[in-house]
Amino acid sequence: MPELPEVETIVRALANGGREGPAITGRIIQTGEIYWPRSVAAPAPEQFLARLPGKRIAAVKRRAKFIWLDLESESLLIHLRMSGDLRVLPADGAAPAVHDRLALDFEDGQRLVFNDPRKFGRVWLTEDPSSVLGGLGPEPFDPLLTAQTFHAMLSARSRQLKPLLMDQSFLAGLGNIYTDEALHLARLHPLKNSADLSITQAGDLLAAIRSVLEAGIQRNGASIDWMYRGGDFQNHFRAYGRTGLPCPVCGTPIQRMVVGQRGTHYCPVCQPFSSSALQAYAGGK
DNA sequence: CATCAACCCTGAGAGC
DNA sequence: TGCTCTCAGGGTTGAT
Repeated sequence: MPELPEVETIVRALANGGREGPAITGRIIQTGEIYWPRSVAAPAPEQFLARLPGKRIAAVKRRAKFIWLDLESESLLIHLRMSGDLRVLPADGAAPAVHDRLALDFEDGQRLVFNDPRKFGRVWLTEDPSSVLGGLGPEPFDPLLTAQTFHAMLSARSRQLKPLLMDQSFLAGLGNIYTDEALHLARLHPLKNSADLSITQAGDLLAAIRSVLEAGIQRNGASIDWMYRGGDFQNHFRAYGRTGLPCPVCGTPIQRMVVGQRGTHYCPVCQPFSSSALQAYAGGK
């Protein structure tokens, strides 16, 4: 499931080319094909297809978990959600593969294919990217984010850390996996109230977020369920998906609980939480 | 504002 | 072997 590191890995491959395929920067779109109309969020499929021909891909960028194709006069924004992937293939005239939802054919005979088994992914074509991206919080690597400003952000809310960190309007780019990893590295319990963090803890959390994201990017992301560019970060998880396995720090079995409708993995020793508060949480559900 | 549940989907894994 | 059932999960929407 692509989060910031997986999306960054795909964006770099599309921008620069690599083992997985050639770069698409500079290519000119000849036509588009839609195989699953609901994958196109906006505009309506007919307008979407009508506006593509002749557009040049000036740049491939990332904002949060969005892939951003800069078409000069407008932008093509792609969110992979759970199972989406993008591939550059030769346009050999073959029928679309299973789960192909959208394709762009370039003038030079290459094509960009959007494949998405679970159909959660969405694509927007818009002259105003902020209409889609405007509600996003800051990038985790934004240099304006400091321990002080992050602490102020956390203090301004009063929410459980885990769902708050996954809230894209609060901070943009973390998903379930990297949130669990960051909280474990920062030694903070997923249920801890955001307003209760000290400046030191906020700084530690910000550093942990950046650390796990950097590690993920360095390893080309994690490959869970689907293979993403050979990423192998899944072999280096500290907590995520390790229920019952020893905590890499203290050896205590990792526990799993549901927080904000998401499976959440943590070490009960390294990430302490008052037992009374935990019981209140369990009783209140 | 915070929390919660339902929804959109399919493939994988468990149980029988 | 093959069927049915459950679950996972990002983000949106609506209710409390």
